[in-house]
Amino acid sequence: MASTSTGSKSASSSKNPKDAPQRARGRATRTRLLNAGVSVFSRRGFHATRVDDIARKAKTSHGTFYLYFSSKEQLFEELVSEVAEEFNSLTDGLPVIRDTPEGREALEKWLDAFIELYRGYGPLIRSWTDAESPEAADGPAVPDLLGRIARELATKVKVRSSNRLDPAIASLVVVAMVERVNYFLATDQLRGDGDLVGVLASIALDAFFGPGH
Amino acid sequence: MASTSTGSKSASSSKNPKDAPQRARGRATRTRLLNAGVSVFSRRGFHATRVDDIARKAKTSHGTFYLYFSSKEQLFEELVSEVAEEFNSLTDGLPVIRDTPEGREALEKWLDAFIELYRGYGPLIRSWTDAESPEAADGPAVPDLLGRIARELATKVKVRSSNRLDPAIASLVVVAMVERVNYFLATDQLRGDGDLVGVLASIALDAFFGPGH
Amino acid sequence: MASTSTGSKSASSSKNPKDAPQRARGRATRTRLLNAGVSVFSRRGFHATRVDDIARKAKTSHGTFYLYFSSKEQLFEELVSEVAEEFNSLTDGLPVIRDTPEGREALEKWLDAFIELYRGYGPLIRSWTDAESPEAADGPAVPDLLGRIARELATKVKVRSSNRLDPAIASLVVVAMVERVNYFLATDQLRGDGDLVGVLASIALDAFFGPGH
Amino acid sequence: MASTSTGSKSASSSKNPKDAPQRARGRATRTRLLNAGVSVFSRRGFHATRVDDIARKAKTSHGTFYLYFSSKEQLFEELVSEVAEEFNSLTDGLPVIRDTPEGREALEKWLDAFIELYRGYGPLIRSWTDAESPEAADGPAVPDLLGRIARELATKVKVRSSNRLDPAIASLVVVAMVERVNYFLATDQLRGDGDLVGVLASIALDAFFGPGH
DNA sequence: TATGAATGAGATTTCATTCAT
DNA sequence: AATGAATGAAATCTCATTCAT
Repeated sequence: MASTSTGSKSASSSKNPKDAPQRARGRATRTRLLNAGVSVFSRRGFHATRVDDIARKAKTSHGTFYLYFSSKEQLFEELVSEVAEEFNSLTDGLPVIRDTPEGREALEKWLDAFIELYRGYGPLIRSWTDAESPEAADGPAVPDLLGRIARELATKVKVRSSNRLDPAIASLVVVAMVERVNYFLATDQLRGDGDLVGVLASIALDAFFGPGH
Repeated sequence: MASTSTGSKSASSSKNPKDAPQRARGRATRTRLLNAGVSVFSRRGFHATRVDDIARKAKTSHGTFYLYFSSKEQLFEELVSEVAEEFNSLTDGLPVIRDTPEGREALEKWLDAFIELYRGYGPLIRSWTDAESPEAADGPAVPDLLGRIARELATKVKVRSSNRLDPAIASLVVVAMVERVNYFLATDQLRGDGDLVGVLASIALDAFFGPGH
Repeated sequence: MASTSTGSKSASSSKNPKDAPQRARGRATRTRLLNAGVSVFSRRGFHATRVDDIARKAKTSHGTFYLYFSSKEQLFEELVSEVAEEFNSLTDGLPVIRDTPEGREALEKWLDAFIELYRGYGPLIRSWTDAESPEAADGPAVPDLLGRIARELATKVKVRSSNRLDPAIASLVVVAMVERVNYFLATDQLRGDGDLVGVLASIALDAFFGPGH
Repeated sequence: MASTSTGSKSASSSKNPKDAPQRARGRATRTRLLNAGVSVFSRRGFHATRVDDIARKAKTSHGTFYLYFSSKEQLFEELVSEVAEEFNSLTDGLPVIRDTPEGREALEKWLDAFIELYRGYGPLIRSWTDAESPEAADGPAVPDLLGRIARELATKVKVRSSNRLDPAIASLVVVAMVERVNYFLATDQLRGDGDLVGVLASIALDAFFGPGH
């Protein structure tokens, strides 16, 4: 684990945001555009999405799009930071987790909420991968959401003595697991029934606290 | 887990491949283009990569590219199936894995090789995400590499009784783990030192065979 | 010298003017827009100026602009004819100029006033150049201000015998001189100190009446 | 006179130039585009000119335009510096001018050549005015051609003692005169017959060396 | 076999103008 | 009278693909 900063690319967004709309109608339109963005980016990925797609989905014109966002990038970044906010607040609320029944319960609860949240935003988050091409200076700036969560999780887990493996690694592993499993769920390669959360929690606890939790 | 087929999209490739070059010079050029493709796709992602980038990297010209490939998609698909081939042959060679010292050793060996292979091709594989936009009929057809591997892995692991969790799920989890950990390695969020393979193997064994391996 | 008409393009204005505002508030807004127009057109030129710039500068809104002017062109034309009016009335007041001390004095006075007037409106007048693209049927109709002035000046200057050069040519030359010198003043390529007016008058008199005035 | 630099805006062009074409066909196309540029910019002005106009005039496609120029600005700047080059070399070749028959002759020759050159490029140069809007950071960088020429001219003219007016001012005046007279010629407000050059030279000599040359 | 040149469909973005409140 | 919102025509520019030598 190296960097501590939240985003993989620094702050400065490629385009400045526009003034917020002043009337209710404008605010509604802006919101429609944001929702359309979630839907279209999720379905087609960042690059394949055209401004026109978003505008059409929001039942407005592309001219209007530019009234509220200065570019596709800017809308995307706004979505991204909104989503990141939700995830971060979820994880920030996590209590300290110890190798106890309460710890197990807290972790399960968190996993449950995390999976649920991820179920909604997964496709959008996957489109980040598409958006971030390290070498293109123009693409939107996307934070490394999962890395951030893993690091936060690691601070919350209290391993007893020099018990098992580094919580930082274990956290990454757990987060990776959850993310992928969700992807497999989303692509119907995995059925969501059974006590999936329980299973994941069990593996996670094993990872954190060793076999036999 | 649903489909058993290898690719997430069916057969029909967007463009037909060209005839193989007749002379040595042609074959060399074609190879240079493939290598350039790996390098550029890995760095910039599928969409952000221009045919021109590949041609330039291969120290040849724009027009020459189309002498050997009928489209950007076609070259990409060729790379993809090459890589998939390597991964598949790795996993196909895996013996049956039981909860024994030999099983553990075999799994560790496989993990080791898998991680090594993934280290080289990870960025290219990540660019698949970018390439596959479910709704765009045009993008290249990319197989679900990890799903395929997980399914193969699941057939090889023999859980004793109704001991622990579904090997299918456990396999997915293990594969997810490895993939993400590699990404974190590639982005310097995780240091590759220590007995990382051992740690992963330990978690994997726990997942397959329960605590206390 | 050819045409005697005032404008280089004929009458038909691209858009009809709007009715004059009824109330004081409306008149004030209209004036603010006109003043804003001078300022912005001067600074950015006709084409680079957006209706929005003018509206913002006038501390009013986009829509309000169209309450008072039917187009960017119309406001511009109104400014143009206002300025032309001022210049014309200046020159129309010029008495007959002969090769006498009174003539010299009258010419100097006129030059003085002309330069002063030009100093204020120079940038706006320069933006006419930008506005008139001979082939674009849409641009605003701008009169040939300097040609008009030169022709007027020529009628006022009475050369004794077939003394020197055609007053029409000399007038053009004098007007050209003043215009450019003002531009150089505005762009700080020339310092306005010293008896600049005297110098110009001297050259002008030489041009009109020959060496030795 | 203030600045000594050649251009009114500093060096850095908005877009980088493209590589020169390598084959004869490419060079021919590039030249056709440049010529088309002169023609269209002259006729319509910088802002009113569309890339498509230039491409069409050059009997090629706008795609090809971007093969040789990265923007309208870049082509314009290339034209501008070409023209500036021609003017500068004309003026740089001017010998020292004294109040002698030889001086008069040299000045007349220069005026003659200057007028001739200006006759061809006048409309293009006038479109510079259009191009340069001081506040728009994007427009092309255009050098202050006339100011440069005036300054060069001033260095060549040797006024005897503290004879008459500052050669710097006189030069500006002379250059202004020539430029405007040419404009009037171009717009048919002035007929080019008669000894126009002689007249201008006479005025110029008066301006430099006083009445009675 | 190689490659520079040419093309045009398509995407982004601006901005004058109209609309609705 | 004022103004925020909406619109779409038009311009710029990119890039996959074809052509000609």
